[in-house]
Amino acid sequence: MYSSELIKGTLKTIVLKLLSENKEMYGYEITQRVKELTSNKIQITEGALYPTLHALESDGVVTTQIVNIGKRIRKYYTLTPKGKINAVEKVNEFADFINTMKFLLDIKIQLA
Amino acid sequence: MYSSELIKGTLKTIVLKLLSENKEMYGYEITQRVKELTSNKIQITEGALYPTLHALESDGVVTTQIVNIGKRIRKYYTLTPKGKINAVEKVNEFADFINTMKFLLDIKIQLA
DNA sequence: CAAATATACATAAGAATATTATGTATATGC
DNA sequence: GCATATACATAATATTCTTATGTATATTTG
Repeated sequence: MYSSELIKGTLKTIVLKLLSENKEMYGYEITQRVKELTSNKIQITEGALYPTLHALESDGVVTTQIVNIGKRIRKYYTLTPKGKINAVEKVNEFADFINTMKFLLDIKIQLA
Repeated sequence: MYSSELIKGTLKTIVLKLLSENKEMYGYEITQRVKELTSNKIQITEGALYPTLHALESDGVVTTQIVNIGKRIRKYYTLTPKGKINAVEKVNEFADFINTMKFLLDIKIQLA
């Protein structure tokens, strides 16, 4: 687990990237996928995720579809065309940021 | 210039790294050095930097020394032993974080 | 089969960190 | 002389996250 301040500002980028690869995902699924993919190093809390998803929706970046699973509900999120563009931009910006920070912090590139 | 959310949480790491390389720096100098080193991509605002420096001081991570330059003052910051350890830890943590994010966002390593 | 854990949504209070604005003052370049 | 640069600082506001709380169903395990 990283110190919480590190992860700040990366949540939207992570969510958009996952949605750009999966077409539709629901909130809880996103938290679990990130946990899995990062070997528990990044754990998205629900208190952070749900408000972010709601903001993405009101910004027209994602649309939602509610599905009944037995007696429970799931809210699936899908990128809009605007969201797809946004996802690429965010990831590119982050990649650029990483390079800038690597240079600034004199971090060696890790091969293999 | 990156979107402001991206830079959040990296300020302390940047300051500690610069101080670990320069022995002593003053606030304004830090803002200019970062601007220079990142070709204007990261611009630390004074409203963010000064409170952070004060926090580092009250945490025992840095000590200060006020120097008169003509009629103006400069406040030089120096890492304490604790601060030196902290700087290494912060940079290492960020390096690890970068690798995790590269994997998560499927960002290719940029050689050269 | 009861209890604990996992799934699944949501919001609210509070903390942390940054932005923007403002304030003060000296120094330098045109 | 005026604009810009140097150099500190704080306050109001905004943003984003943590932690806590709430509701409810489903599954696993002792």
